[in-house]
Amino acid sequence: MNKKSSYKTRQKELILSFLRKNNETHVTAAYICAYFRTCEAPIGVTTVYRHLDKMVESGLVQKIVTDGEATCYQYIGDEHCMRHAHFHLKCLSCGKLIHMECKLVQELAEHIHEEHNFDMQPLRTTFYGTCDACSRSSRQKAETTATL
Amino acid sequence: MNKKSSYKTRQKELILSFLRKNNETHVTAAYICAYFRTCEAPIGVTTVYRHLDKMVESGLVQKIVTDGEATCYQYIGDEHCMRHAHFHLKCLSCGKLIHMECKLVQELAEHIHEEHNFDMQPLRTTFYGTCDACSRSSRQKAETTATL
DNA sequence: TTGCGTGCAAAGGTTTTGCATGGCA
DNA sequence: TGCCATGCAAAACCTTTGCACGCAA
Repeated sequence: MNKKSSYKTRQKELILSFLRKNNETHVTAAYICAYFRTCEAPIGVTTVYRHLDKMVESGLVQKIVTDGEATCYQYIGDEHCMRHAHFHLKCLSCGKLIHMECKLVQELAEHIHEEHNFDMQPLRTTFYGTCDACSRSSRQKAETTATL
Repeated sequence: MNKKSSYKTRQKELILSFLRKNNETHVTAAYICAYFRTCEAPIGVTTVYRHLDKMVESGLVQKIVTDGEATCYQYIGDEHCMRHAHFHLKCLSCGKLIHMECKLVQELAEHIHEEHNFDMQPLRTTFYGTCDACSRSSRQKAETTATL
């Protein structure tokens, strides 16, 4: 199927099992690297990046590019994860990354596909905005300022 | 209003007018810098970044973080732009950035705000997926492979 | 044995920081 | 005059590339 017959190597197995185990979170390449440096046999950053790229391309892993920090990766490979598909909300104020389940997102994707001829992949998309906590605090600050 | 009384400087004016003039496109910091190096008095990269940051924070400019290339910026300041508010679709295959106008996006934002307590800002969000051309060509490729 | 996989070192590119100088109000 | 703005140089990061060696099949 693939043009390159991929070998089964220790590094590949380790990275994949690590991502699977942490499919609730998103991790950076550096984080994966650091983990194996501490706990088990080390894996080079280069190798980590190379495997992540392949996994993203094969649809096993989601690449999350956000503002202000290193690219994150998250396992979305098997059906269990897909059923509980969640989307990412990133707060521009505090930087927090929030997970959200929402039917409407899928609906939007279908609409865009039909009306705008673009096959949007919600899992690969990060929605930017302001989280509840930050909205409140900035509203409070505004009120305080106005009162002065 | 602001804690820092910002001065009116040549660089600031130039950057802002450049962004306004190019509000149909998204540009990188390096691009802005290069433009003024060629055409007019040069502006340091540092300065460009600093002003862009401020403009983003004040809501005048949109920051577009995409996968694989430098961060882009786009003027969204005045009402004209807001009325023609468009969203960004980024093709993961060919890298093309597409502009789209869509009511549904605003509706989604409102839904997320009400149901998920998150103030999503569609203008700051880039939707990832596959463009029409790439979808076609990959479908074709798949068929060819299947026939072999 | 063949050729992909690995990882070090180095390069490449973007963005930020420190610091001395310049310029607005 | 007081501060903010500027921009050079350098640092800080993240990610990719070149290349020699290792290892799976």
